Amino acid sequence: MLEFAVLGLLADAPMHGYELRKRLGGLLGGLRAFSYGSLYPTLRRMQAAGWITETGSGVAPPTSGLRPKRARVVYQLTAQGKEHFADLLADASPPSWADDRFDVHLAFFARTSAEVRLRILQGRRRRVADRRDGMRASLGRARERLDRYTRELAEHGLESADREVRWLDELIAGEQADTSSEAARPAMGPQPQPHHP
Amino acid sequence: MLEFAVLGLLADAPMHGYELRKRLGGLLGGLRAFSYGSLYPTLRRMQAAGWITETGSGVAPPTSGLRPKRARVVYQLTAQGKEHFADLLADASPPSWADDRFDVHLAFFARTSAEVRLRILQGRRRRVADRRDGMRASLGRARERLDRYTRELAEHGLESADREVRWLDELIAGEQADTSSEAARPAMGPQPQPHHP
DNA sequence: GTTAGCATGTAAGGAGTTACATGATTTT
DNA sequence: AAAATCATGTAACTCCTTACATGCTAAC
Repeated sequence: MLEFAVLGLLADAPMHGYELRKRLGGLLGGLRAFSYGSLYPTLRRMQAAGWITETGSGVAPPTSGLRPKRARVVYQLTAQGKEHFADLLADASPPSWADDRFDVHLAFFARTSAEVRLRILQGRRRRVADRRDGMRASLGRARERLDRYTRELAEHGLESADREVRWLDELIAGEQADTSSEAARPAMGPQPQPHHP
Repeated sequence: MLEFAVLGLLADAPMHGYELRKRLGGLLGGLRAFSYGSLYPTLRRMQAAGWITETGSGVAPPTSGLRPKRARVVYQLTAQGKEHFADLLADASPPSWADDRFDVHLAFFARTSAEVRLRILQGRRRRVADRRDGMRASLGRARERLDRYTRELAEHGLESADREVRWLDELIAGEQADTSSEAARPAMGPQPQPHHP
């Protein structure tokens, strides 16, 4: 998780730890901020694994000509690191459909092949739809026995799952529209998602 | 988390581990299923802490008069356990607003005091609204620079947060309606939530 | 010159998972 | 008698957090 995200950020540009943490927390749009207590050890492990190296070429410690005892450490991807990142990007196996993993995958979708994108979206859709169906079923069975709060919780959960499925359907439709125009399939618009009802 | 949920389930009725796991996963309406690898050690810890005891009074191992070597172990709350559960129910401090904790709290809201319910809902609302505002701000700043997928992720996250806030507002309004009718406040309907804009 | 923010790190521990191992009971 | 499901448990591990400790740089 953290590793994957770090690889993706360093694939854009070399960076030091503090900067990585800020980007993880803030902009990426939904990814949470990891603590330094997990970030720095992770950077160590990744360096030991040969995926990243320290580099002197980063931005120098601002102003002051003096070399500080403890300068910031800028990391960049190695060739192996790039390869490993590419492998992770190409992975469309069930673990990529898990909540956290999926978000990271999506954040790096621009660098993911169209084929893998589609498979991840479909896998994710299946998973969320299954959960939704399970929720719907158990709500249907138990609705009367549930107190107001438990029912509210269950209904809100169900609705969220439902919304996510519809959102995924839109993304999938978008992918298929792109693919069919790229692959020049004669005259087929975006096909409707085969709902397994 | 697990401890809290187990206490709540055992407060209803004595149960053995397998049963606990089923209830956690299925019905409760949004709570996830924990693995046995965490459930059984947790039961041990709780027993050592004096919150639960094994009991012979549970349902006997079905059919067969013979005492099996390895019978199922039915647990029930001790007096200390009940007290501890009550303490947890009454806790409305920030940690209760975290995603997982909040769900468990809500599932046991029927046994929570009206005052604590309101404080937890308001705390949760503040937390989610803050996250939403942060998302909205960084989306506003960066929307143009974001690729399609990152933007979709961010927008879906924002919308989910927004929906949760509105849901919480409804729950809060419901609480206040109850309170004001119970406390017989002269003629005030459910007051609108003081949006901190 | 002190506070705030930038920057890096370690140690201990929390809260769970997976994989494995075993055995009892019920159903087919 | 085989397969499914009920039932309990352990060992090793993953992944992250909190709390602490340190020091540099910029701003007030």
